[in-house]
Amino acid sequence: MKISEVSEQSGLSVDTLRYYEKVGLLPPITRTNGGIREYTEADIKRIDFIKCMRTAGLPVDVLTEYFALVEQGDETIEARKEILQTQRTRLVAMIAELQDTLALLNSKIEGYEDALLQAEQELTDSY
Amino acid sequence: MKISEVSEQSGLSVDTLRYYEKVGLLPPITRTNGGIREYTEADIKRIDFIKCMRTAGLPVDVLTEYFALVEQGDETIEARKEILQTQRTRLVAMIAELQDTLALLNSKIEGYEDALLQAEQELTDSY
DNA sequence: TTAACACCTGGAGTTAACTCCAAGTCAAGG
DNA sequence: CCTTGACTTGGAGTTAACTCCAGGTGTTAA
Repeated sequence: MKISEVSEQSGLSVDTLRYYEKVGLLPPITRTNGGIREYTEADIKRIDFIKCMRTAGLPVDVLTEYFALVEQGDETIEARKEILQTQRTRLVAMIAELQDTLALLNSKIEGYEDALLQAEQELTDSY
Repeated sequence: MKISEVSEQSGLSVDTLRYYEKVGLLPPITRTNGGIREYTEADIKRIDFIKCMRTAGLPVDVLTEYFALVEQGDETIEARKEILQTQRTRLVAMIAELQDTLALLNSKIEGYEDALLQAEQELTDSY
């Protein structure tokens, strides 16, 4: 798969894909004779995982560290697990916070609905 | 309340508080004769609201626009409601995404737990 | 009244994560 | 073969949201 196709499919820009490779978030992608990147299925899967974690606010350098550990093989399983657990804790806290914010937003919106309703009422009353 | 106390209480740095004022996220804070900021209860409440929305990823300029509308009085209620509704939609989508990511993270962690268990098993087997 | 410390300003610097650019190479159709 | 369009690189530029700094002023306790 060529870079433009991967970009299309993943929603990440070609610049971002090359940037991810530069900072070690993606492995060195294999090339055709002419030097053009050819993404494998495994690369695509990794990109999906990265995308998911990035939208959850997991920083690029944490992910880079994680993949570096993956490269190092089975001895790093414990360390990798810890990284993921730390991020899980962060995520759980974040979801809770977002839900609080959502509740606040809902009550604000409701407040505005009441205000609008009342304004309308007053308009009607003036007849 | 002085800026350092507000900082302490809100968890925002004094620099951030001054920055928020500069970009119009906070109104011009009233000053003592000497020119030192004296935050009112209303300011504190607004800071709490801002903090909540910022941690939910609501951009500073959207919030600035929102408060500018608040200044303009009742005619802008409809517009303000729309801003909040847009953000609510964004938030709901975000929470859903985070929950998906959390599920993925959980299954990855479980995978590592199995791997560790198996490694231990093999260690025991070797006796 | 002076030391020490918190506060002020305007403006420069930082960080993360891209995003863009110039100048060049590769691939495919006519 | 030549053009057109996608690909390459290294490196510079951008954006949001702070964060820091220098040089100065206000405040308070000994």
